[in-house]
Amino acid sequence: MFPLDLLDGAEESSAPAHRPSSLLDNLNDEQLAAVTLPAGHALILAGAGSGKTRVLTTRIAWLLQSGQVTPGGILAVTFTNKAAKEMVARLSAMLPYNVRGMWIGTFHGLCNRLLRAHHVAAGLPATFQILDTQDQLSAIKRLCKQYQVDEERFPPKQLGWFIAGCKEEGMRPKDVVASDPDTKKKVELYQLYEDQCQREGVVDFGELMLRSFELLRDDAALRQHYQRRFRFILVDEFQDTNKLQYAWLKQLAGEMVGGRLQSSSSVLAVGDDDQSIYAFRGARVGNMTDFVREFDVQHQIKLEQNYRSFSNILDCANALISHNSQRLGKNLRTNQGAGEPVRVYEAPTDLDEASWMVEEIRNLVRQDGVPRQEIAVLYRSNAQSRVIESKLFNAGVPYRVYGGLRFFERAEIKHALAYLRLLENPHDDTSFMRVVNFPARGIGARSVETLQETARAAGCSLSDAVTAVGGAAGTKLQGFVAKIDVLREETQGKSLRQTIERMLEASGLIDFYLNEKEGQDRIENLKELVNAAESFVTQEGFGKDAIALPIDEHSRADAALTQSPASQGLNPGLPMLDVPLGGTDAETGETLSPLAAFLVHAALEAGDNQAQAGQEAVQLMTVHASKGLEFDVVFIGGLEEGLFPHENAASDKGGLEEERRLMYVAITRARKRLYLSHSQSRMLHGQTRFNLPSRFLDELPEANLKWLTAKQPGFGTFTPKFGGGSAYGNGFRAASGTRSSEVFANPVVPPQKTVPGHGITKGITVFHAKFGEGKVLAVEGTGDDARAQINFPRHGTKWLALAIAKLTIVE
DNA sequence: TCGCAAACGGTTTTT
DNA sequence: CCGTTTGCGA
Repeated sequence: MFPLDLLDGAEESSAPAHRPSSLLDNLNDEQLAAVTLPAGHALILAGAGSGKTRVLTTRIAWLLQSGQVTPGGILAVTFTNKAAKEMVARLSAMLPYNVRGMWIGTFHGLCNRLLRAHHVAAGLPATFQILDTQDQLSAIKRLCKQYQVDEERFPPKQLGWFIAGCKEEGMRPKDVVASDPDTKKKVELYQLYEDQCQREGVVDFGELMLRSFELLRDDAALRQHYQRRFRFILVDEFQDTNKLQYAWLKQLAGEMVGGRLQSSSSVLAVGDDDQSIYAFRGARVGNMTDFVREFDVQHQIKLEQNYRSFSNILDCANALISHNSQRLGKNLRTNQGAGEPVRVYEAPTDLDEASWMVEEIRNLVRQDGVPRQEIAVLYRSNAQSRVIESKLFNAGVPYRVYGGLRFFERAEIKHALAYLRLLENPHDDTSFMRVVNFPARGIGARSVETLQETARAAGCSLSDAVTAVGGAAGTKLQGFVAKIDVLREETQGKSLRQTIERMLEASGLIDFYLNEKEGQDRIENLKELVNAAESFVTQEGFGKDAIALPIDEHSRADAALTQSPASQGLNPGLPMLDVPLGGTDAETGETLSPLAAFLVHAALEAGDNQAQAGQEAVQLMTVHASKGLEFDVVFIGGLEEGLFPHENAASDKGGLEEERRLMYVAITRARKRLYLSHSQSRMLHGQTRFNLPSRFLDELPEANLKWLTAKQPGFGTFTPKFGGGSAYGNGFRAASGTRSSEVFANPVVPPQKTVPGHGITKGITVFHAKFGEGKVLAVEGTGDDARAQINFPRHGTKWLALAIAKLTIVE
C-alpha cells in the first residue's frame, strides 16, 4: 500500500516502515470522513478543540501514503508561522520522509517564495527587502516630508492603514474610487508610496500578497504551471482570510468560468465561522459561503466533538454563540461529563478583581497543584493587564505577558538589521535613514534634508546622492557611505556570524550601548541576534551541512516540463525548481546569500511574542492572543459593558457579533475550570468608570454557573457580607474544600457624603430601569464623576454613575 | 544635538 | 493614568 517510490531520494529511507493503518486509528467518524475525503473541494467546519490540526496533517499524510499525490503536489497555507511550524513538525513525525518538497507556510511566506522564484516576472530585484509595519510607517513619513503633506490632515499612520486596506482588497491606486478630495489625495500618496517602494526595491506585507496575486493572474503559463503542480491545497483558519487571500487561492486552484471554478485540484478549507475575530483587519467570513458557491463544494463536514472542555464550559459557549444570527450553525459536544460549574465573581473595583484572581491562583497552585502555566488570565484589552500584573508581582507569583515588542521589532535589533540591509542593498533608503546618524555621527536633520533633496533631484537613492552634497555635511555623509562600503568589502565571503559581529563593531552600535546607562539589555539582545543568525544558518541548512533536497517524482516531472517548454506551453525558463529556502530564482537557480535569507527570515518572522520563557508562569494575554491555545484554568476578567463587548464595537450588530465570537473563543480556551469576573468600577484612562455587567453574562445558562458573589440574576436576594467568607456558599473551592481568601471581600467604601444637584443621598431608595428598587448606601464624586453605591435586593450592591444611570427617587 | 516638558492618544493584530 | 511622541529652549 505504501508507495515505495516516494522514498526515492529521501534521506530518511532507513526510517522504520510505517503501517498506514495506524494513521487513521483513533479518529472519530467526522474526523475520519474529513481525512479520507475523495478528491474535490471541501469545507470543514472545525469547532474549537475538535482536533482541526490533527485532521489537516493526517489528511496530508493519508493523501501521500495512499499514493494520491507526491509531496510536491501539496500546498498547505496558514496564517501564522507557529501554525505552519506545527504542521511541519507533526508531518515530520508522521511521515518517513522529508517534508520539504511540500509547500507549507504562511500566506506571506509562500508569496515571498513565489516572488523570489519569479522576481523578474514580478518586476522585482532579486534581493528585494521586506518592510514590516514599522518600516512602512517610516517610509510613509519620509514620503510625506518630501511632498510636504499636511500630516495633521493626513496622519502617516492612517495613510498606512489606507494603503494596507487597499492592498487587502486587491486594489492598486488606479482601482480606488475617489470621490472626495481627501480620498483623492490619499490615492495620490498611495501611488507615490508605490513608486518609492519600487525605486528602493522594497515591498511591504500587503505588497507580498498583492504582487504575487497579480503575478499569477497576469501570467497564464506560470499560473497554469502551479495549478498543475498543486493537486491538493489545504487552507487553515479559512474564516480569517481576506478578499485578496481568497482571490490568490482561486488563482492557484483553477480558472474561473462564469462565476464557477474550473479546477483539477482539490481545495480543503478548514475554518470556524464562530471563531472569526479578525474582521477589523480585513478578514471576510463571507469567504466561507463564497467558497461553497464558487468552488461548488460537494463535501461539508462539521467537527463538533470537542476534546478539550467539560460540558458546563461547552454549554456556556454554545448558549452564548447561539445569540449570533450570522452563523453556519454548529454545536460543540463532549463526552467528558459536566465538570465543575463556571464560576462568576463580581468585584467592587478592578483592584479587588485582580486581588481575587491572584488569591484564587495561589490557592490553585498551592492546594490543587495546578501548574502555573496551565492558568491563563484573559482580557479584552491590553490596558487591563496592568492591575493584574502588579497584584501578581506583589504576591510573588511568576507570570508571563504575551504581546508587546517581539525580538526583531526591538529598536536595537532594527538598527542592526538596517546596517545589514544596507550591505545587501545600499538603495534601501528606509534603512539608510534609520542609521545614517545612529549612533550619532554629527549628521543632523539639516544635512539629511539636503541629501534627500539632492537625491530627489537626481532621482537616485540617498546612498548614491552623497557625492553630490558639498561642504562638511557632504564629507560626513560620504564618510558614512564609505563605512558601509568598507564593511561590505570586509564581510565578503565571511560567515553570517562573522558578518554580524563585524557589523556590530564597525557600526559603533556596541560602543554606543556600552555607554548608555540602560544599554546592557540591548547589548544582550544584540548578542542574541548573533545566536539567532547562527541557529538560522544551522536550521536552514546553509553552510557545510546543507541538505540536498529529496527529488520526488513530481519534482522530476516539473523539471521535465521546464526542459521542454514548447511541448507543454510553458514560457521558456519558467521552471519549477524546488526552492528550499524560499529564495531561489527559478530561472537561474541562484539562491539568496545567507545574509539575505536571514533578513527575509527576520522580516517574515518577528520572533516570539512573549516574554522570556523558562520558569512555570501564569499566562496573561488578550483574548485575541489566546486563540488556538488551551489551559486547564482560565480567568476572563472585565466582563463589563463598554469593555467586553467593547464600546466601539457595541453600536453595530456586526461589531457586537464579533465581540460575542471573541467571548466564545475565550470561553472555549478552558479545559477544566473557568472563572468569569466583572467589576463595578474600573480605572480607565485616569478616570473611574462604573460599568454594568456584560450582557454576555446574561446570555449564559444559569444552570452551568456558580456565582461566587451573592448575586444570581433571578435567584438569590441576599446581599454579600463583606469582610466574611460565609456568604459565598459551600464548595467554593471544590477540590480542596477550602474557601477563597477574604482579600476580595472588602469593597472600597468611599467617604460618604451628599452630592448636590442629584437629589440622591445616602439612605434614600431609588429606582433603576434594569435593577429595580435599591437603597443608596453611599454617594461620592461630583459632576460627571458622581456615583452612588446602591444595594438592589435582586442584583446586589453596585456602583452606578449618576450621569449615566437613570435613577428615580422613590418616596 | 540633546534633554525635558507639554501634548497626545488609548480595542483587538499577524505577516 | 501612563507611555510615547513632539516641540521648544539652551
